[in-house]
Amino acid sequence: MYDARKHICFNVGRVMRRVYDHYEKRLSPFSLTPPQYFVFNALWMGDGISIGKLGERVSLDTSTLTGIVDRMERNGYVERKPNPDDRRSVLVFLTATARELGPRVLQFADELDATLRHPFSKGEMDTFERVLRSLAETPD
Amino acid sequence: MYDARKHICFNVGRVMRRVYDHYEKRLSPFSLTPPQYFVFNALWMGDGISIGKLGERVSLDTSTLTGIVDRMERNGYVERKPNPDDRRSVLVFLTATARELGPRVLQFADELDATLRHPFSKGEMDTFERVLRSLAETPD
DNA sequence: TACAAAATGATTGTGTACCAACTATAGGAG
DNA sequence: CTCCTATAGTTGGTACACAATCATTTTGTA
Repeated sequence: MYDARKHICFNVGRVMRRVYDHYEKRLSPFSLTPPQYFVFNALWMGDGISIGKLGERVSLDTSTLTGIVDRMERNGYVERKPNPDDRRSVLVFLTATARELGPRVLQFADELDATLRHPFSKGEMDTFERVLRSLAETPD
Repeated sequence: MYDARKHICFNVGRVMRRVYDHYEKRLSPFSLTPPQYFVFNALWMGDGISIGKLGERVSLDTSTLTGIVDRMERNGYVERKPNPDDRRSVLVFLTATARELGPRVLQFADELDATLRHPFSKGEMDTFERVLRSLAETPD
């Protein structure tokens, strides 16, 4: 009776930590954590965007991104530049180093994802992702 | 090309945050966060256990639990007592307050879980949970 | 029994995450 | 043009989460 370990909440949390850990260990040679890799990828799709816009792309709060962008800036992957059209805002760019490293990192991460998917059939994955997408819209 | 938003890792993270937030808002009248509720439930199944044992039950590191147990102790839900058989270890107990509150909290949380499951069919949930369980065993 | 090896829990450091509050700037109403 | 509100980003506070490290105790073994 009353077993929280059966809850979706508990299991999604547990899996998130395990999968993040899996990525973290394998991305560490690139000095990227999972959230930092998400930001890297988002900027690869188009950089020179504001922190707010970046937050929309990676589903994170701007206050969380301040720290992540700080650390990525310290590691030489991104740069903040003032927005000439709006002095409140900063634009985030990938550095030359990041551009050079990009294809290798992004390819490697795609392979990590493929490895995670490998044990499952297409049908299983479709269902899994449909439920996941739907849960992502859980109301406040 | 290279869209991390399609990765399992990204989506599990996003959903975990959304679902935790959902629980957090609704458990706040009880002054319990989601991880604290997991600990509460684990102790309800049998208290007077060590931090390490508690960690096994909720799949969390002892260093994480130190903080969680600290906060729950501050809120009067748990108590640390020395283990008479092993002076290295402390045993964690639910307080009388927690015992009195227990059924209401645990019943309420079970309803939160039922609400999350409600939109999906039994087949979808079975597949979803099978994949989740399997991902929880992702190797280091 | 003496002592090394293993187990346990606490501590420290790094990195998310979010909310609320704050600062600075921008944009709109009158 | 000026006040009023909205927006962008940072800061401070709280709470995870785990690795690495340390101190202490217990246990295994010679």
